[in-house]
Amino acid sequence: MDKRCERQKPKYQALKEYIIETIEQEGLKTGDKIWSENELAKKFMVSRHTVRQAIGELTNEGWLYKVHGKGTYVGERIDQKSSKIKTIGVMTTYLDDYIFPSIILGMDQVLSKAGYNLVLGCTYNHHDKERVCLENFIRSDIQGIIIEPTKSALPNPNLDLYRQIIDKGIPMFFIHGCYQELDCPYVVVDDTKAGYLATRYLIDLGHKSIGGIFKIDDIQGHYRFKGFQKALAEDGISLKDSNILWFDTDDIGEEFIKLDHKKFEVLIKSCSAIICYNDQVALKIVNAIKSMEMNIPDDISLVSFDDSQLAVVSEVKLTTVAHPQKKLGRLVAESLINKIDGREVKDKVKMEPELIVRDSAKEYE
Amino acid sequence: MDKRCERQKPKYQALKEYIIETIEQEGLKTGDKIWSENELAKKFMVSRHTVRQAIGELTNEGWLYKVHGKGTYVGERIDQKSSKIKTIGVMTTYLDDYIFPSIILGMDQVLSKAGYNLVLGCTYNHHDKERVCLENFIRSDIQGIIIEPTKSALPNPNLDLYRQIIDKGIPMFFIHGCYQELDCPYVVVDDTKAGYLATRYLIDLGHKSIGGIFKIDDIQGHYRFKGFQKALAEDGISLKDSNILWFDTDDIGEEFIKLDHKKFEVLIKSCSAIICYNDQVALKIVNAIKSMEMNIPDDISLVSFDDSQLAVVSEVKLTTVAHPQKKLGRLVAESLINKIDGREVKDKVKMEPELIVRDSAKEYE
DNA sequence: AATTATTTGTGCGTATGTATC
DNA sequence: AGATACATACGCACAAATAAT
Repeated sequence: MDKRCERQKPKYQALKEYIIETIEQEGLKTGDKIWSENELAKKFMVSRHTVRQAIGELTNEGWLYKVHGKGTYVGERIDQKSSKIKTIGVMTTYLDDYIFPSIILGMDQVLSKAGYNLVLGCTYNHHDKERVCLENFIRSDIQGIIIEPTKSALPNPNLDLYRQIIDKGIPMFFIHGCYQELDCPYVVVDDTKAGYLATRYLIDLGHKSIGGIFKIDDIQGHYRFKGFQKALAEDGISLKDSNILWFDTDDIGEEFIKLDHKKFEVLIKSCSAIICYNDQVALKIVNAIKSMEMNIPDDISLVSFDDSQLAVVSEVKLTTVAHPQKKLGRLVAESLINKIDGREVKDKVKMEPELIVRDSAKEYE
Repeated sequence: MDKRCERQKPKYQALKEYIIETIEQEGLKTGDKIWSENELAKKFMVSRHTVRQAIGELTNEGWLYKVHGKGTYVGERIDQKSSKIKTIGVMTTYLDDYIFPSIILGMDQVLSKAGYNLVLGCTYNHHDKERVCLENFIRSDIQGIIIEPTKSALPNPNLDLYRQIIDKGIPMFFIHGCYQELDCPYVVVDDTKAGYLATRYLIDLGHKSIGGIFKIDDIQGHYRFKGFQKALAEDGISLKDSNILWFDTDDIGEEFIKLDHKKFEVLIKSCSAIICYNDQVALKIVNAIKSMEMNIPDDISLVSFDDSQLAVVSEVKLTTVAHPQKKLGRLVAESLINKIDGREVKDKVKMEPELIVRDSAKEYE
């Protein structure tokens, strides 16, 4: 009975293809009626059952829809793949503080122009929160990821998830720093150079006794410290342990940083200038020094990092090493998009920091 | 032939339900074999055709898969809905500026705890960007939306998209204000009261000639102005047109606000106190007045709105009417989640503003 | 290596039910 | 009320894949 001598396609399959072709060639639109089952059966000399099988599958695939008693119609042929929104996941340590809004803004400018959505995740610099974010990203259907690492100077307990992302082939860029155990593309500021610039500036102003306050659990803190050391070493200035204060994430309160008061007082008394991990820290130091009835920059000079909004709004305008912020956000977003589209990109980018001279540091008399 | 006397379910439908029940009750797992078509047909006294229809649909729905020549098996029953990441879309006018990071932070705290992703969109207070964001949200698979309206005091050209969202049944909350043409749930600050509080405070300090700088294309500007008027009227203080300056989005530059210089000078000279639309404006006014070699609050008192970070960091600590920021973000996120989960929620919430007294306003002598 | 039984896949014919116009 | 269209249901025949004999 079956005349498919030479491994012909099944009849219903051929019919499906014919119907799809017709829809596309005739340019039939959503809601247009197609032939009835009986018409098709007669036309193709097949049974109505066969027609129903073809139409049934097309209905399931979204090409057609049927209305009982009326007929069969062309369905919404939304090209699901191409119309699907592309999404980039962005995970940072903080959201509201500081320079992050600007960085995210820069990313948004690029991503939204390129038709991407931006999914935000925030870790508050805690590993458990980081884990939740990563799990979300993995479960979501996203095209690329931008990560600002959490406690980047410490061993990371979420490397399994990062590896999973890499294995899945999802492009991922880091900013500010990268976990040493991973070999991922990144866009960072040259923090060692930034530390060097800040310190060199103070040395050139004549300061000989320079203290520093650095963050111990972020890799940026380590690099800035490294640049600080380098500049001192160049001029043969010895580095006293008591001139360095380290703090970590948990020391940051709403209004202050928990620093060992005695150590801080020693620092203040023995140094004519202090390098502060960032503008936020610098401002807290400004307040602390002010409450000790001393004055900046007359009694103590400060240089900080980031050039955030805080730096210019404050009472004492801060001399600070600028973070590119928006520019960095844009750059990393562009790099990621290029990577997604298969274009060649620089995998490791270091951006140049720049010293912005304002009022918080002056010559040592 | 058909014995469905009392509108029974179709046989294939009953069979489908039976198969699903069996899978669930027997705890059959992926890969377990079920009965053959013929077995089922005999068992239920139906034709094989009917069995095939039932199994065919279940296959399409992912319950089963078939292997030619071997049999029919239980498929991967990934509970697609529950395993899928839930997402909330958030659209604001700005990202980096000002109080928005705090608001978004508040939302993130609630949403991430409830297992939601947060998709960000930013309009830069322009309608065309707003349109793109809304289109993205509509095309994405989103469970709920939070909107800060763009140019909320002007007629909105994107109402068609908003209506589309409402028709789709996607829960949507507004913050700060809502388009008058839409009847949507919202969480706002009582801006009229905020305007009133600020003005009353100045009046109580003895000021009689009070000016105001307001934003004309955001509804918040209108409401704050309204409260301003109300307080003046209560004390029978007449309102001179020349004491009011209006600006709009396009007047905001990186470092300044374009204000008519002559009008501004008139304002400064004829008023002993000024109500500023927000802290950002206030700081620009502070700088302008400083450059005119005048002093705040000695020569002119300022009261502004929002109590942003700027208010406390600046040289002159601003007296300002506080915006709840994080709290508002949390509240609207909680409301939205409750709505999504079908719980009852307050549809229109007005939060109470609170005057924070600092140093930018003093008694009129 | 060939056969056979089982199972799903393709295809036809027929009849009746039910929604729409 | 009748024509048309899709929906449900039964029956049969043969093809093709699989597994066991």
